[in-house]
Amino acid sequence: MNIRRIAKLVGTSHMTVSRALNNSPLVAEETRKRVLEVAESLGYQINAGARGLATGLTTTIGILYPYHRLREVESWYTSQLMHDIRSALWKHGFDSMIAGYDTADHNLSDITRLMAQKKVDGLIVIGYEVTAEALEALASITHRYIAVNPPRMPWMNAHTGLFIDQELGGALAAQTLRSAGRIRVAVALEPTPQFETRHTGFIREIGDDVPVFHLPDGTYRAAYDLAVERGTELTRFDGLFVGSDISALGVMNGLLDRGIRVPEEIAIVGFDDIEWARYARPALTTVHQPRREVAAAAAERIMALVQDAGDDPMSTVFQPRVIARESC
Amino acid sequence: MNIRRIAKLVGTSHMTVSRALNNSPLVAEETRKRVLEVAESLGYQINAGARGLATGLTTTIGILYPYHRLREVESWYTSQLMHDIRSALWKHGFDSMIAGYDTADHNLSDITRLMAQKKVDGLIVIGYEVTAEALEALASITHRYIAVNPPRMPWMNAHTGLFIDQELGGALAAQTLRSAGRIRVAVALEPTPQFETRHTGFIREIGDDVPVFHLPDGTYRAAYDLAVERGTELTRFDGLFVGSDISALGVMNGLLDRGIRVPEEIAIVGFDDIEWARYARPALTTVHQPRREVAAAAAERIMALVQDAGDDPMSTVFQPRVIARESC
DNA sequence: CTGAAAGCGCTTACAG
DNA sequence: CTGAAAGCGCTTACAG
Repeated sequence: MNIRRIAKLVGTSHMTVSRALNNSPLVAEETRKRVLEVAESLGYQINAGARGLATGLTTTIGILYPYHRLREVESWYTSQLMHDIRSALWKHGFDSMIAGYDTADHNLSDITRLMAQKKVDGLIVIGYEVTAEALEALASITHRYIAVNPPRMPWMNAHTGLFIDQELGGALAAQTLRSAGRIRVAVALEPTPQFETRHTGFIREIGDDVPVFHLPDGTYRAAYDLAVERGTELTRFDGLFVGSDISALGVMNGLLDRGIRVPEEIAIVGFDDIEWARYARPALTTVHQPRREVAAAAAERIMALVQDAGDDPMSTVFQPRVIARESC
Repeated sequence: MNIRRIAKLVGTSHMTVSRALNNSPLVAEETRKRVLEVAESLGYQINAGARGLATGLTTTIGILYPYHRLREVESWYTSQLMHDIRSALWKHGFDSMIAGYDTADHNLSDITRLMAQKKVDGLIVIGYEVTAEALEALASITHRYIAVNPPRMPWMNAHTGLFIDQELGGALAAQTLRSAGRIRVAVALEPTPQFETRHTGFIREIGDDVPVFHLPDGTYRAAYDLAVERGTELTRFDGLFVGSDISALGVMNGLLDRGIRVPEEIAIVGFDDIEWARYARPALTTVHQPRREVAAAAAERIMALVQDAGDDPMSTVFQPRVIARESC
């Protein structure tokens, strides 16, 4: 089924059909009506590849998230954020193509491929793992991309980014522990730059003589094991900032299973505000990242770039905020 | 950048370039080498739309999940399943396009659109909400689709499906409660057909005089509220089967917050085995749905269909199993 | 308001 | 082993 067949049935040319289908004003009202009727009755759908070849546009946006060596497990927060972005794009009439990227091996084809192959009109790159060289590679072939939650580095000035103020988040966590009267505090962090930034904010607020517990990775399991194995050590502190909710919940359960009470003996503050933070017992006090707002802004920004409106690099910073629950 | 430009640089025709790029044996080894060098140095990537227009193939698979009116919230189980399928497809070299579908309004364009527009080579339709008319509409335009976890209805014989035995799952839940010595049992269910099937298996095993608590929807909140509001009523029972983990965790927390002990006063069995079932306190005993296996099978099955191997409708049934933890 | 021509960047089929 | 022709299904640009 194609526009030539419809043209034949209606008794016009395929060009007129194309115009009618695209709501061009250059079609007689009656012609348009007949074309639409026939197209409808045949269940006609445009061939996206052909339209894309002619126009250069595909009506789909790529969403890239950090994966493979960067993170063994898809983060729950990222997963929810992607879902929100997908919904937002869908409201704009765009499909979403989702793929993982990995900047750990300096192979940048993950990042550029979907654009270079013209599979998508624009790209939303999610994650703190994005690098200067990755975005430069992207910039060399298109301006239709944005980074969501990238690191706040000088090189990001050359790109459009939607930031969440990670450092402020860390500082808020520190304030929360202090307001709860916690004096002897420590932090537990995963070994990635994003957590360094949260840590920086934390010690900026509370001083840099804060002991650090290093989590081997971002899994619940690793955090749980840490708490179980080093529980006694942890009880020397009365407050703990854990760099992500999933780890915070692991630590909390580990402590609980060792009979250490939260928050009575040790208060815990997490980061992200994933759905499960609220369902845990005690419910987790955490730093909320405004993912709905970020998702909506990401969709709108990429739409603007696809429509060639305002392609100057532009930064937007979102503020995290504390959600006080039971763990601190 | 296109193959004509590469051809000019190499001093050959674009056809030879095309062949070299596609590993055709009909190219002199030296010619191929030069083509590949030049392509590499220019960072050439094929135009997917053009290739798709010529071959009819896009190297992308669509994944459809139930959304909109069908489910207000993307289910955590479905979300993880999609992630697993995406990973499996990626290993086969395919991109994934993700979209929601809604069969509640009998508008089937959600289901057929991606295939009809030739945006994807094949479609994986996830969910118990899929209908006979939806799959028939799909079948009328392609045979490259499979349904994952559809209802086990006679009409599914006409389609390829990957099933999880929901009824068996319900029966296993009943057995688990009985083995734990629970006599006065009840069930709490969401108002969707999938839960009816689980219910059917449950009462087949344990008798049909089992009271039903109706959850208004599939959210944690609704389940939590039910437990809080009708906690006294619930304590008349010593065992409860809740149709999904998210609801089970809601009920459990609601009971806990009312001071009702789980499993001492009332044992709880959930369904799905989402990640958080294990992290809850008490950890949730639940019916595990083998999503990794299902995801791998889905990817392999759709690959076979895309390669036109074995296009006869075919059913595969996966068995759920009980994961005994603390709540029962 | 309508249509014939040319082109988007590939591949298939055929001729050499 | 190589290349010219034709075509995939659209749209843009131009002529009427």
